[in-house]
Amino acid sequence: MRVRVRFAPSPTGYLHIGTARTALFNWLFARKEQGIFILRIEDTDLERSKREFEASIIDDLKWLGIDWDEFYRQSDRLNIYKEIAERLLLEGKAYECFCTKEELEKLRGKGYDRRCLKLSEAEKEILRRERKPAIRLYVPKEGETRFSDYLHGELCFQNNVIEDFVILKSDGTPTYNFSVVVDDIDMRITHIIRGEDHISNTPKQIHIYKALGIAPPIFIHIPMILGQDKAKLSKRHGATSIGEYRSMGYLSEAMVNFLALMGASYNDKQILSLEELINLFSLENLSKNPAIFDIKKLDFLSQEHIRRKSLESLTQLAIQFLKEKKLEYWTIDTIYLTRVLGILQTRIKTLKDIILMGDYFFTEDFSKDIEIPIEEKKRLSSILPELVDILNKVEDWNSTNLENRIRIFITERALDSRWFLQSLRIIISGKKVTPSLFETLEVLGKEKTVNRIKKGMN
RNA sequence: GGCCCCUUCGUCUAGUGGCCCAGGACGUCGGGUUCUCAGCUCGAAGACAGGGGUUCGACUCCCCUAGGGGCUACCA
Repeated sequence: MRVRVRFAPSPTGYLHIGTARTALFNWLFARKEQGIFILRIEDTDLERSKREFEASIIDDLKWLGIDWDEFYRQSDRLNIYKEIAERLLLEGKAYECFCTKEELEKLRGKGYDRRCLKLSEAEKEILRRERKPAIRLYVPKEGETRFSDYLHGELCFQNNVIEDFVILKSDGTPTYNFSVVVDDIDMRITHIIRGEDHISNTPKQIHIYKALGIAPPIFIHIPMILGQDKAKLSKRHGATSIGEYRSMGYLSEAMVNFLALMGASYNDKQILSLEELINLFSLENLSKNPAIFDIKKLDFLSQEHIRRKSLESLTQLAIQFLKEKKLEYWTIDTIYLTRVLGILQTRIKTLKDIILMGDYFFTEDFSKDIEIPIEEKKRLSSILPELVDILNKVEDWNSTNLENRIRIFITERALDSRWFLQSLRIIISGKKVTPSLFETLEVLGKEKTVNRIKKGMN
């Protein structure tokens, strides 16, 4: 049987790290098994669902490189759920509930007491006139519900802890547990890979499968992603959406690699492309321990993936990123940008680092993280004019020539080379850290170099 | 509270009864290369939650305790 999996986000927010990882695992499994990957938007919560979020989730999935073979939106399928719920009602497997919010509130935590099950047909008829009923599934109080999970083995729940839960709300829309099962059956899903927080929903869903007379698929509940404090990763831990990391300049390759590494292993390999991940992915390599989000690892992976990019494609990524950051004037001279990236490539962790570490290539108004002390400035003022003359005479402006000339200059004047080179670095960049000074000067060009040194003399 | 899941270095993980006085990667710390950094390179510290069993032998199997997490809605 052909593998059919689905990723079913609800469009009530941006694509979350944990959700994205669930999508990725489903996708990797589908691609590895040459199966079908379905994207299903679970927008039955009319209050909280927004088209804007749906668009953003789709955008982020595309950015990650995740594509889908079939697409569904639950709001397009409302009549199906309604029809099936009504069938269950007719078959006596479900019943109408007329309870108000207030009545239910009093029952909180105790489980529904089936008061509406005892209603006579006449009573129901009267109630129907004043309000729409919800539909509850009849769940036996005796016995237990078992199902097996690929990662966790046999799981068993006592039926008396499962109340007669609502499957169709009074407004005619399905609840999550119901629409999921109806769709998973309808879409012939073979494997459900989802977060561990759904384990306790599963017995409820099993009861729906039973009521519908269908055998459930294989469940694979993957562990959650936690914050540093080991609580479920949430807003208070900082950035939690894929979009935020994208905007911080992380490469999608790095993000995918990072997500894949959390909760799974691939022959001890760390740096992996999408293709390699597909090849190495296996349900057997999934872990059942929750993973703590560690941005240090993401940084490392991002740096590695940047290093592996060709200069051309890195430039393209940078152009796109800089434009998004409203710095399009940095991208006008593509050749120059490429040369800058050539010396920055091994030093940046994210695309944003280009801005942080390379602003002096593009603007005279660059950030200064260090100033030269007054005392040293005086000393430099007496040395620099001569250097300017020398630099002005350099015909072939490349790092080798520059290094030769400047080193000769240092020797002749008996300068402390560390001190002098570092001073030059600060004068031309405002930074205490840059690529090799001579390469930096080469890329920066004669004009800017000389001007900045002149400026630095004052 | 009830039900359920999880427990190997700080972090992600390898390990499915002897190959493990526990391997890899990130991070950390030291050394080397060097104009600073990145890189490269050499090296170091660092874990089987605790307690009982089972077994000739437990990181691996069972039980208990502790800790962490999740669910407990006419949200998904």
